[in-house]
Parts: sequence; structure tokens; C-alpha cells
Amino acid sequence: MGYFEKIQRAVLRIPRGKVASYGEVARAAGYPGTARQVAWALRNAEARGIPWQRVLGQGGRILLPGAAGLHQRTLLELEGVRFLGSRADMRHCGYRFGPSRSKAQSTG
DNA sequence: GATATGACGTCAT
DNA sequence: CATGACGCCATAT
Repeated sequence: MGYFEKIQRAVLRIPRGKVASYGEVARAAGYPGTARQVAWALRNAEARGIPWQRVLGQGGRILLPGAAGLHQRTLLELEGVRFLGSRADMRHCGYRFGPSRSKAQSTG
């Protein structure tokens, strides 16, 4: 399992209608602090069936420039993601990556 | 190994 | 809110 797959798997965990930041994805994939690399991993996501559009910059801001960014916003709106001005409504559409840790917890 | 690149994140102005 | 600068790190050459 390489970096690529880890990142892509994390992105795949984002349900329709929800979004997450590059930093969150990196953290969820087990590579905190590699937000930059997440973007790199999504370069070919479009061809790999990865819901790349659900990954935004901090604060729900679209970082893709030009038409690509417009396209991303359109895709998200079609999924039900609401936008407040130029940013996605992270308050309601921000996905919270559940604790993937399978470690048992006795008392809670 | 060294250099260059990038869909980031944070701080300062 | 916009711009500039820096830190961070995997990949590509």
C-alpha cells in the first residue's frame, strides 16, 4: 500500500454531498502534513474514478484555477454541496473522517 | 544525491 | 479580503 492508494482510499471515503480539505484527506490517509501531495495524487484521479471534486482547500475554498475550478464547483453543487459565497458550506457539508482505528475500546 | 514542481497551510503585512 | 513569504513533503527528471 503506497502513498497513492492511501490518499485515493481516503478520498473515496468522502460521501456524496460532502467535502473535505487536502489536509484532512492527508491526515485521514495516515500522512498528516502532506496536503500538498494530496493534490498531486488527485492529478490522475479523474481517470481513476476518484471523487476528486470533493477535496477542497482549507475553509471550503476551491483552489483549482480557471475552468477546472468552475467545473469542480458545478459538480459539487450537483451533489448537493451548498456554497456560501465562494466557499463550500463546511459547517454542513464538511465530511468528518471517522476514526479508522480498529483498536478495541473496552469501556468506552 | 540534487534540483524542480505543485489542486496546501499558516502567518504577517 | 488580497498579496507575499516560508515550511512542508512525495514525485519526476
